[in-house]
Amino acid sequence: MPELPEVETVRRGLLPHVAGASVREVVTGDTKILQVDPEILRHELRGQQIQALRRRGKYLVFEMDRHYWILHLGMTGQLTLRLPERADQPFVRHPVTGLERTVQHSPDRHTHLRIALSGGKELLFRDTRKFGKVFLLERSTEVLASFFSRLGMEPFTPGYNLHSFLEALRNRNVRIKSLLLDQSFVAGVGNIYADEALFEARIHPERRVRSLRRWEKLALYEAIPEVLRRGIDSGGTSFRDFVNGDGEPGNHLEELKVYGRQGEPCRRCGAVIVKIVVTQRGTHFCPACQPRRRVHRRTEATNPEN
DNA sequence: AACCTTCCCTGATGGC
DNA sequence: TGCCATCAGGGAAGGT
Repeated sequence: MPELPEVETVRRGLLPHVAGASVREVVTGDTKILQVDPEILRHELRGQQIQALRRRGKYLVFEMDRHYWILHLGMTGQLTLRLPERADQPFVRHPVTGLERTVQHSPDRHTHLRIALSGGKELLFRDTRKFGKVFLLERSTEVLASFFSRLGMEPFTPGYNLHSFLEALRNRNVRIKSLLLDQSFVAGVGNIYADEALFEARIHPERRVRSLRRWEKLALYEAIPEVLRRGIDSGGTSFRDFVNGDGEPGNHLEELKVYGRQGEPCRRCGAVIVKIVVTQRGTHFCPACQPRRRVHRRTEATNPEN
């Protein structure tokens, strides 16, 4: 479940290796993930130079000479760099977490795209569940803008500001967890960081947008970039499949406050973290820190946190 | 507008 | 040991 921090981790890891490199050859495997004709992808990409590698929400955007080559990692997508001087290693399964650590693996039946670059390096796109997507767009500002037209605010950019945030909440009344998963609201937030942000802002995931107090909206506005930032700082969350461009897992799993911690004590108050289903998604929260209803005024008055 | 279901896909898991 | 059912989940699509 690569979300913004995981995709950003991949981007940062790959950037120094791929910037300026040219595509020597493109080999396609299972073409289900391709949103472009395989023949066109193979033919067009060859010879083009990678001028920049950017990110928008959960999308990776390779800026080529004549095209934007765009990837979405879906649920289990792994984009890794294979270096000629580094020997391939077998998959290693962590005995406790079950995490498949790949380091540098040789292409297998789940490797659906291989991009050989100048200098002998190779980009491998591996995706067991094939929810990933590969696009090829004409390099044009208008085409790119159109492609991302349904994406919402981008955290860490001027587009993410309090005014836009409050504006996007106006006239909505969905459960707040649903809205956080909606990429047209804030781009890049997925199931893990949605739960983490709501915990940070102390908001119950099933609260309706209209019921949120102004201070709660402010708290959420600040919590979103905060939890994303922490995720990036620790190299992403490896819950199952995530690995960075070097094939290594992230270190953020153990820092999560609620996601995947059902049955365990809240790190803030000690109450038991619970897991429910909201909008068909597993949702984790602390029932004490994130009460469904606002605590009684009298209780609030005696609570130093308020 | 909000919400639900279905689909895509594979590996892990649990029941028998 | 094996076989089947179930589940997870990002995102789009279609129905209520």
